[in-house]
Amino acid sequence: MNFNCCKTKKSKQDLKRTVGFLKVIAEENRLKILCILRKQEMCVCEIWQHLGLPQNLASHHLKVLKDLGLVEHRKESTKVLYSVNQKVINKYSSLLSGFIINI
Amino acid sequence: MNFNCCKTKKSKQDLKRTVGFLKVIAEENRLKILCILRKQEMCVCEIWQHLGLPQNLASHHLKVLKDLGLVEHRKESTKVLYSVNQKVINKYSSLLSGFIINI
DNA sequence: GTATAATATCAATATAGATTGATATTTGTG
DNA sequence: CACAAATATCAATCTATATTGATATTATAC
Repeated sequence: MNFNCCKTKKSKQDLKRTVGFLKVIAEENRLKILCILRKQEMCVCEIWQHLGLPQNLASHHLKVLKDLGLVEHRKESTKVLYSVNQKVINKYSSLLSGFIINI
Repeated sequence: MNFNCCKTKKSKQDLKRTVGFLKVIAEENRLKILCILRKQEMCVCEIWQHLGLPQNLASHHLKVLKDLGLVEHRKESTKVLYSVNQKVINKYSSLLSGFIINI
């Protein structure tokens, strides 16, 4: 029997990276942020107002998302505009599929 | 602008259910369990021995997975054999895709 | 340079959840 | 019925992380 998912070095690493991704998106506010950023680029003040979060909390969650590369940002005067990095999301998403979807 | 992901009653509910799913699978041991159960049905003692977990911890994680319907079990004398419920996993998986995958 | 708006950071606290140790339950065997 | 094997449950503890409040930073406008 070959338990590929937790024996080889590569599969162990993939599992850890997948869990890292899941922990980041397994939070209501962060999943909401990803969801609204899919529609359009947004500055932080739009995000926290839209979600009804305190500014610093929104900022914190954005940092968590950014640290994993799920979102990116650009500055425009005093505002910071965030957007999703769909490529990275797709990469993690297919990594996840490998663990939970049957071939 | 239509932020479907967090405005309508249905989308709010979908988001919560998706986060619930993610929280359950965003744990290394549980994702491993799902992974090895994909290959074959297994009793608890095989699972905890295979993963190097204390028996009660494996039992706990199995309960978390079972409470969401991701795994099911049947009894065979003193043993309890667990297996994945791929239908439920697929259902949650496609729910998740709706939030993170672009159409 | 001062004031203001937007954002980020940091320490402290609160909360959720993983892990452990002990014990209960269930089923089969002598 | 006593005993053992397999599993589940429960309370306690530990750990990770979400949240809050206060403050720092950055860019712009006056």
